[in-house]
Amino acid sequence: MSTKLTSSVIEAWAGLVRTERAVSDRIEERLKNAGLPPLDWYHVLHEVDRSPKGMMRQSGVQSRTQLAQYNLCRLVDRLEGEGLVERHQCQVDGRNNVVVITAKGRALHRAMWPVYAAAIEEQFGARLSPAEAEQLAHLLARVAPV
Amino acid sequence: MSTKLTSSVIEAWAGLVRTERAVSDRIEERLKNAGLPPLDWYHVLHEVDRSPKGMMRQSGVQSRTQLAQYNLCRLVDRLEGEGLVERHQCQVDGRNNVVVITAKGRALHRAMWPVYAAAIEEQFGARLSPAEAEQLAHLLARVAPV
DNA sequence: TAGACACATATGCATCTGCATATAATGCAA
DNA sequence: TTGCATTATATGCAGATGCATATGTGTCTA
Repeated sequence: MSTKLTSSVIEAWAGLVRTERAVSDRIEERLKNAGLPPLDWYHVLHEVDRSPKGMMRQSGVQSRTQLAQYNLCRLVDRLEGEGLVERHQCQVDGRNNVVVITAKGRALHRAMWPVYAAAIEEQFGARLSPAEAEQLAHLLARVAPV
Repeated sequence: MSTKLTSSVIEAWAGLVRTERAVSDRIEERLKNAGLPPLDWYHVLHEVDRSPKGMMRQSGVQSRTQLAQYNLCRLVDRLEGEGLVERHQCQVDGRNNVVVITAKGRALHRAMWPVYAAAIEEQFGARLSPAEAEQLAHLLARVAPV
């Protein structure tokens, strides 16, 4: 079982989980209070909106958002139901869906960002100096599994 | 709306979310492959087991684990159903439940740790030098909302 | 001591998630 | 071309979660 697991690693991991949950919860709360949908909706809209022509293969959205396949599938169902995106079958490879953002989707994306941004700053950024933020970003970029 | 939100803060936040999700997912996978229950079960057992006499008020478990009240309530239902903990009404204040770990609960707690520990090391610790782990633990301790 | 409030826990219901598997299009080998 | 593995997406069902609110207990105050 030879664990080389040190206490700093355990503390770092525990801190990571705790911070992510606490900050995420508060961000979700802000969104809800502003009458906006959950963060996952934002992340999907964000990926599609920022990609060329506002369209992206569904599998691409999946790998960018790290959502489970069946989970993203049903989230796109909901977004489609709200008229925020459209699903088109890919001409080149009939297996793929292309998710296309609508004007309404772009509008929601734009409306969510200020609330999201303010919540990140308030719950997270404000607790870090610029140097610390950079250090943290750098460390996490190194540790993130590809 | 004056956001002072810098791009390092955004990167740090995105990295935090990505890392937490990816590593958690892989840890859950290891537990499942080992025929063990999800991480939340571990965290509850851990808090109760390590507290004096292996008992803790349910509200205490809640604040330690950061689980939602109704969520913890039903998780304790499940743990109780599996004979891993017992619920007793508190003698002093009838509103409180006291969650008491059973021998079976302790055994499961002990059985889960090696798998959990190995997964943390493999998915997380191994990607960090000792100095980086310490730095990360320190940064996250500062940023974690109380 | 009655009434109002606060606190800890529980629960009905709708929604969401995870799992296994289905459907459907593609590619590749014989 | 047929047959089989591969890739992308969807879905039935069981279980978990979020929300609002219920239940039961304690505390404080007039």
